[in-house]
Amino acid sequence: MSQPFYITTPIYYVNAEPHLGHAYTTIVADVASRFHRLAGDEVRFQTGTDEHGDKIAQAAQERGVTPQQYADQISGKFRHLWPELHITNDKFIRTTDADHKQVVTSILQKVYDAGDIYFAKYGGHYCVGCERFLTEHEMEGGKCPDHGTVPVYQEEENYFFRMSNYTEQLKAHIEAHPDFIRPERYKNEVLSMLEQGLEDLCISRPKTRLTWGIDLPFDPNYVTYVWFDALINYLTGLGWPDGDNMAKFWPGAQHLIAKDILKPHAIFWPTMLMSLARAEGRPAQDYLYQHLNVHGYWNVDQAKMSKSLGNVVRPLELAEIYGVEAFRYFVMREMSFGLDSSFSEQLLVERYNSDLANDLGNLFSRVLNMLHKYRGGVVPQPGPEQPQDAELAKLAEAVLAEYRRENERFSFHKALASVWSLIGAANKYVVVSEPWTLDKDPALAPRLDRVLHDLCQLLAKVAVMIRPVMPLTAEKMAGVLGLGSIEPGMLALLEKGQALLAPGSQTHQPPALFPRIDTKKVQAKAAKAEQKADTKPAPKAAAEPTEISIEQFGQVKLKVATVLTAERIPKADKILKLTLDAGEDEPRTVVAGVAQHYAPEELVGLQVVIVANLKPAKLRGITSQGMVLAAVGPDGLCVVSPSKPTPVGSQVR
RNA sequence: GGCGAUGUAGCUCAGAUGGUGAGAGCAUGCGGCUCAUAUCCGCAGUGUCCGGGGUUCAAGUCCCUGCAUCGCCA
Repeated sequence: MSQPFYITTPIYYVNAEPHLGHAYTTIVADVASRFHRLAGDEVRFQTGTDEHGDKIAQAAQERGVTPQQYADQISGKFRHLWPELHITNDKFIRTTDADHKQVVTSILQKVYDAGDIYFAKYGGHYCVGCERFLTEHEMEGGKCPDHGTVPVYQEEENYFFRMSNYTEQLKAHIEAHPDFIRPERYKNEVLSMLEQGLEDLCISRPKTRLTWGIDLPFDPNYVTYVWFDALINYLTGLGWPDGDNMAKFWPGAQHLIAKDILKPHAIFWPTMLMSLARAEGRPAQDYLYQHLNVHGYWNVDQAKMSKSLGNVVRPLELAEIYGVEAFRYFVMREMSFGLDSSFSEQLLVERYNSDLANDLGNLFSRVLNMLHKYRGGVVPQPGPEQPQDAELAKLAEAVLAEYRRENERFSFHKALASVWSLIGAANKYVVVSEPWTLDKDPALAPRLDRVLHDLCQLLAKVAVMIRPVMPLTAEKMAGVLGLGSIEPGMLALLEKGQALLAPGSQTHQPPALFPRIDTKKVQAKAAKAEQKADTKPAPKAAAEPTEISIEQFGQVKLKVATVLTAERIPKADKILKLTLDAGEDEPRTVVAGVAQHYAPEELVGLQVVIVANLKPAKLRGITSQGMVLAAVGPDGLCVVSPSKPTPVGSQVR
């Protein structure tokens, strides 16, 4: 019996709604959980929400609700999303749960009693916007680089955790357990942080500044710093200190995180655990988790996300459009665990069509259709084995081994690639065996039996192996094959070489598992939607993010032009009528609002930058073909001009 | 500024300890089959293995240097 498997996701901070990143982490944890159940291991899978801290209190205040009400609301969104993505967590924990508060309090007291927490005064530059102290290095010209404000020098007394004391011990542990943090790149990153030495960790916030948190047991004037509070959830969820789950699951604990929270999980948390172990007089090994698994980011390609529907599609909406199964498959197959990946609808559809529809779906369909056509849907008694049968069986065995190995080390993409190599081999086996030819000669019936039998067994194996990623599809396949349900531990049966299907058993007509997506239709729809979008400019442009893409910028055609003439316009005291040479056949007429800052004669001969593709507009009866760029300073306008003489018509970019 | 990672076919990436003509999947082109969701199978490619230097009988693989991208730290 192998060790029980305990996997956690981070508890998600309830200052934002669930997005792709949250969904990915949780799907990975779910796949790992399902894999271990399939392998026959006992599994506990925990996720939840982190609900304390400044930002939550503030967001609640803005909405006129209490922090608890606000946290309840957002936490609920996470809780309800997971079943929709076929997530099978055993526990959903919240840092506002009563038992969690108690555990945090109790651990703080232990660590405090053991002397690892001390009280100290320190001063620093506090930025109100950032809600934190800035280091000297962070400030630029004495100002906060993010807010441009001068931080206030404040002195504050706080409690500190003696994290620095554990630097060497942690370093030694990581060196002795190279897969403590994986993939390796993150282990190296952590080691380099340790190399530079750790400081002690401030673990409190005075209530004068923040009240939304767990009180320090040894000083009611302070609440606990969110990380110290949050990390402990991994223990709370098991019923620390002496719940049954604690003894059973903690020894096999693995955490799963995105790379942005590496430091708290790879440094704060292990040192906290070492301190706790010391406080209880136990070896650190008793408390340190087994593995920290770190994954990368999804780069969402907004340009490619807007193709099908003409508006920006949120990644999670694609799960609704193309199905949760395909969505899960895509994220697990596409991302090399640990690295960043790009996410787009196009990539999703490509994976869907080639891997799911063409390879897997079609294999399933063709095999079962032949079985029904030639053998009434009954799994035949196999005839004698031939070399190509043995070869396929051997490959299946190798794939099974690789599948387990890669899943155990969180290389899910490789595990899936391996399964698909088997699917590819099966498709080839069909072509080489030519069942349709075998069927024509009654003397070849035993051969046909063999081929169909082996293909059915192979499909059963594939169904088992894809179950962690696509549970519904796997069950659908199993049902059609007459396998019934895929039970925990079934992977172990396969590894023992046990056949899953009994000759003589009846199968059912196959449905199309993954109907092919017609990309031409999608594109046509996209083109249409884009046209529509063009004629109807987005009304909420002002509310859009302040960043634009290079493509968006490229739509603005800027050119160098020389002012040929400039004249005042009667009854208009702000604008001048200019004619410009922009390197075109005809001079352009442009109206510029610079009359209060430039005399007409100052402008003649000057080189300026114009927006060349601006929609013409009538001002005071004059059609202006573009606009002249000018800097708007506190003391008036200043026309933008190239710093050296430049040929007219030159592009500005 | 310091440290580190990455840079291989149009795209996404594999390529222990240096050694037969540099690979896979997708996309592209051509051919074959017809059981199947116009699917499957085969063939064909193209690559200054980021640039420059060096070590070696031999380097994508080691060393130095430059560039680019990214990350961590300050």
